[in-house]
Amino acid sequence: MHITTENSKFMSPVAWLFTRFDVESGKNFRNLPPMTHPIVRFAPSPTGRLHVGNVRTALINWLFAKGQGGQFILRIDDTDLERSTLENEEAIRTDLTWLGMLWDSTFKQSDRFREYDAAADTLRGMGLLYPCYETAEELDRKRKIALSRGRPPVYDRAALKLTDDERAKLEADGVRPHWRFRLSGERVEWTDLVRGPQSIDTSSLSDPILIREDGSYLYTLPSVVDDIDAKITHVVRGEDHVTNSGAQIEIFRALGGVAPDMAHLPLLVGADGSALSKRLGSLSMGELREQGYEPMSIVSLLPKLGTSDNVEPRLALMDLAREFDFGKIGRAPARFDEADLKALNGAILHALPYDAVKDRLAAVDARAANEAFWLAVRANCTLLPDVKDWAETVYGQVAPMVEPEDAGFLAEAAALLPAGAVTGETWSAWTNTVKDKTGRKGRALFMTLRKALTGQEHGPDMGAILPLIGRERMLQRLGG
RNA sequence: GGUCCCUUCGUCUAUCGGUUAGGACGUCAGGUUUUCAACCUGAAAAGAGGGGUUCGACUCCCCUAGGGACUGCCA
Repeated sequence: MHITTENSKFMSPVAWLFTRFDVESGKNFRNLPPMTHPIVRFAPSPTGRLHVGNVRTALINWLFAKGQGGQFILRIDDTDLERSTLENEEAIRTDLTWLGMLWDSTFKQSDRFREYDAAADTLRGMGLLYPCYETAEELDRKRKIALSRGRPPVYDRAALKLTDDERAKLEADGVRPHWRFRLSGERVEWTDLVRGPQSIDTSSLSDPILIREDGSYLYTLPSVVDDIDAKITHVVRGEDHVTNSGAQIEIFRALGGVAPDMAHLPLLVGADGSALSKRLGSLSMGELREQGYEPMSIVSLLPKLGTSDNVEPRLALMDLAREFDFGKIGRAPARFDEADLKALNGAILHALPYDAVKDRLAAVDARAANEAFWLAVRANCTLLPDVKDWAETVYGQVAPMVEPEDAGFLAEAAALLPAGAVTGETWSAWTNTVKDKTGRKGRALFMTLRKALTGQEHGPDMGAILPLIGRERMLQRLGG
């Protein structure tokens, strides 16, 4: 009993150090004076459209950099020439622009192969990049065998044991090598801006392949070379990259650079808690735009997921930038639910002034492009294209909802419609008169009229839309 | 198989051993609109399970369960 007591007292401070350090550092970061001009990069590969997961990462990069007066660089990771397309690249730029994330500079990795070649030569010169001749199938088989024996599937470095003669023979036989970076086998440590102290044991990792058999680069080396050349100060990416960071930090050091600060964000999961697939199956910006979502609702939601900030409508990216802090990001997977996005979109729409939507309104439906109409119906819209339905309700043909027993009442109401122009006052003046003359009141009065006049049980304030509907259409609808 | 991370209202989270466990979204109710929606107010709603340590544990330790990531000639 004494021993356990002693033990726990001894363990406690150590445990505290490890489990609390991230929290502590989060607080420290919060209290640190603004760092001077961070330079960050968002590096999508143009093998598909941007989706919510990507965009969240982009946003967090952007908000962090801009909140500190820094720079946001857009880097197109198109080293995989097979799967990269110009069309996707264009779509990425369109999406970012649509969301308001303008970049300070941009470049493509496919324009920088000379730099990567130079870096590869440097590493070869240091003996840190070595040729391997196994086929992909061979490696796959080795991995499976290791796994089935309960061994970690780590590359055995067989190629390192090859003699010069053996290599020469393989080359003579026309076997082209792929090239691996030789890991140190030591632990790589860094303090992650969201995860706290990190330690990766590189001896438990396979030496990463940097150059494919066909001579093309995998993303690992180009990414490091670019980060050094672009003077990136902070690498902010998904936590699916933490082990990569172990290897990449060693490459940074080998190339004479200092590794940037790292921040690895918890990944997004779907509403049901399942993983949002990396490239497929998750919502693309293209889809969201087509559905009519406001960029500001996407931008207001995504960077707040998994943080301690409440999700609220924001009108400008810079407002979000001022609120951003790595210390607010939790470490559990963040949940993305389209229903939340929809609700937020509605809230943003409800407060949007006419000038902000004028042009888009006209694009959706020419009849919707007038201020009185927008102010009357916006509270009933979740997505902007909803105005199309309301325009139809107000200006188009509607099928009045009339119960047979109400026909007489509606005819009477029609006869009582005040003379002159239909104004904002008409609805209350008219319904008062109808109430006095017919004795109907409450729901029986108002809902009956609403259903006849709009063909629906729900809708915008009647007083506001009546002038838009106008006398002629009103009489027509009341007459059945 | 191994390594790493996570688990508080339905959801996102606050809580640095002592709190009526707080907020926001959603839900529900009331108010307002002499109707619905919008809007306003209010309410319900939580520490995965089991062991420790401690006068006291959501908080520290261990185990179990569950979830996520990585372990690619993808990024």
